[in-house]
Amino acid sequence: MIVPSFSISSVERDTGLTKDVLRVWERRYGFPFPIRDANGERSYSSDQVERLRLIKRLMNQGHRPGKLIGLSIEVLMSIVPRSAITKQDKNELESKDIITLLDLIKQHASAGYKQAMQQQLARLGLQRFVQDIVAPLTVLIGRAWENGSLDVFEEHLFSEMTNRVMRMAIDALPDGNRWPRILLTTVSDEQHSLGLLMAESILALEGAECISLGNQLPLLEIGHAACAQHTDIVALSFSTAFPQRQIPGLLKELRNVLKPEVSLWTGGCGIAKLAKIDEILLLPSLDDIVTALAEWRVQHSNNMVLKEVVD
Amino acid sequence: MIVPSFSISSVERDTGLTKDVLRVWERRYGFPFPIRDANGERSYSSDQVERLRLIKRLMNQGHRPGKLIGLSIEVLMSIVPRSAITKQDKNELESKDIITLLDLIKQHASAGYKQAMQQQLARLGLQRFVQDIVAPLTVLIGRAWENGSLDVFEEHLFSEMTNRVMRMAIDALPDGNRWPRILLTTVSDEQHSLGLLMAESILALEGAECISLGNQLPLLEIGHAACAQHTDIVALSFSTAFPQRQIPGLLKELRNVLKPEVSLWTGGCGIAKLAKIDEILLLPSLDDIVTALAEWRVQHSNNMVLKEVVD
DNA sequence: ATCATTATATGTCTAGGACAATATGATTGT
DNA sequence: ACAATCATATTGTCCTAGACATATAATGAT
Repeated sequence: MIVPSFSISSVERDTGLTKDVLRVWERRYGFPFPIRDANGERSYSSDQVERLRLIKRLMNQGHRPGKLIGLSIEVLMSIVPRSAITKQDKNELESKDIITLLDLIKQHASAGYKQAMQQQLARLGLQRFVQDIVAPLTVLIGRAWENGSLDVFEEHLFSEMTNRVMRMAIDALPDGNRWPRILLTTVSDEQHSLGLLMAESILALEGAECISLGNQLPLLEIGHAACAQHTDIVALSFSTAFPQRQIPGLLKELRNVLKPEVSLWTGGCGIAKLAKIDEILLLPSLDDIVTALAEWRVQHSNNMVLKEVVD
Repeated sequence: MIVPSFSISSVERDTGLTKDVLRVWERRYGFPFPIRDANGERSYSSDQVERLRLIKRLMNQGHRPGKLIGLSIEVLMSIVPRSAITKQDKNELESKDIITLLDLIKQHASAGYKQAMQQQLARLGLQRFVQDIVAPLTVLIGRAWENGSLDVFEEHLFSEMTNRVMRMAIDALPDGNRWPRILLTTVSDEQHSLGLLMAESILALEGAECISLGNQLPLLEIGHAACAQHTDIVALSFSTAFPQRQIPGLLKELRNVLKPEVSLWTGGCGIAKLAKIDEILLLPSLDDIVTALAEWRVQHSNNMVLKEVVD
């Protein structure tokens, strides 16, 4: 039996902790303390990687590494409030449907989940489906992931299935004379695309023209795209999983890259605690999108008239 | 007017060149040579970032950095064979439809593109659509991107739109008694998901049960997922953009993580030049998938009978 | 109790060295 | 002239170890 061991880059890939962090932790805290291979390079055991992943998860919940490192896996596991979802969240939810859907995911019943979702969509219509089902469910899934009561792959499964249902619904919307042109994307390192799809649903329902460029578009490319596509608004989404501290700098950089007349909107759970930034609109909830769009239209109604005349 | 400047991490994000590479190039070749900010930290100009992106692109075409660095932007641009697509590739293509589609992308006519794709899908059926349209078009787009005749965001746009068309088609397939269970995903750092969707189309058409976990699943999670979902086969896709050298190590690592009875299949243009690896099936073309599946079924027909009896 | 200030914790940057893997070029044999 | 082998150059990634800015916690003052 071969004992699997991992190079520092593998660990970086699998844990999301940079090489710099892994080395400095080793220097400071003595953990992780990998053995060295024939070339003097670090070689991490599966156990260490597993422990690092646990630590990373707890850090996302607000714990600090200094307190976590040095604790055994058992102790770390006990910190995680595994049942925290059912306790507080169940009360907040008016509808049991969401719990049912979550359970389907946990049972890996992908076909059943898809069917249930499509049923909900048909029953509620896209707007209500997004606001009452997808959004709270996504939050719930996110929390479950933080808790460790949901595996990463289960979260991926959820994401993939939900993606399909929503995309189909968006595609079914009638096209027509849409305005304004909104470019939707996420920055590099932001994996989660559901927030973007939710935003797209809402915006498309409100009659905006959505140009979805998918995930992880490099900053400068966002600028290029906005220019080439003559977009009125660039909309970004940040999930809770995205490192908060990087966001302000990122947004300012992007603001500099974009033409001044292009509005920059950001949404997603990741920006909830963010301070205001000049010339950037923060839309923490889906409802804000609707009002923001209405306001934008009022402010730009002149141009619109002009545009229509030209047409 | 604020002159935008970029930190070393921004440049890493935007160019895909690691911090280590950026620093060692500066030491060795004297480029990029960023100015230093008040803290002595590197601060790159837009020009340098642009030049780095060009260099990166040329490197993907096989050029070596030592020869490229030191050349001015103008010289670099002249190296790029901008019209290479239309020259050689047009002849290879029996159908003009693909060129038409490519042109639609280049004109950013997303609505028209989507419509044209759906039309092709309806005309050819999913199998032929994937093999005759999507696959060659993807290759073409990839080459155009390497050439620089296509912006990154245009490639994203293509990817996003094509994604939607294919997903819809896959969802429309009837479910039923499917076998074997195949888990589809890509590893971290692999951005491209179209290859996976093409594979899923083919496999689903052949009656396999596809569990798509989307993009960028960490290695260990692939193992967890395979176990939890009782998958028979794990299928990965590598695009040409994925760093070739990392693939063998990655696959061996994954092979170690997976149970021996689970088959590991890999496909995509990224593995075309790869040497054989023990216990890992390489499927360079979409046709190989069909034969591989047939073979697998023959080899595992006993288990299947057993399974059906249990049911 | 609330706010301002200091101290600790933590991530990210820095420099420059080393080495393994890959690619190129030279030499030799057929 | 062409193919194969070996030497050399190129290039990415790892290494150590130090510094500092920023974020968080702890202290003290109002």
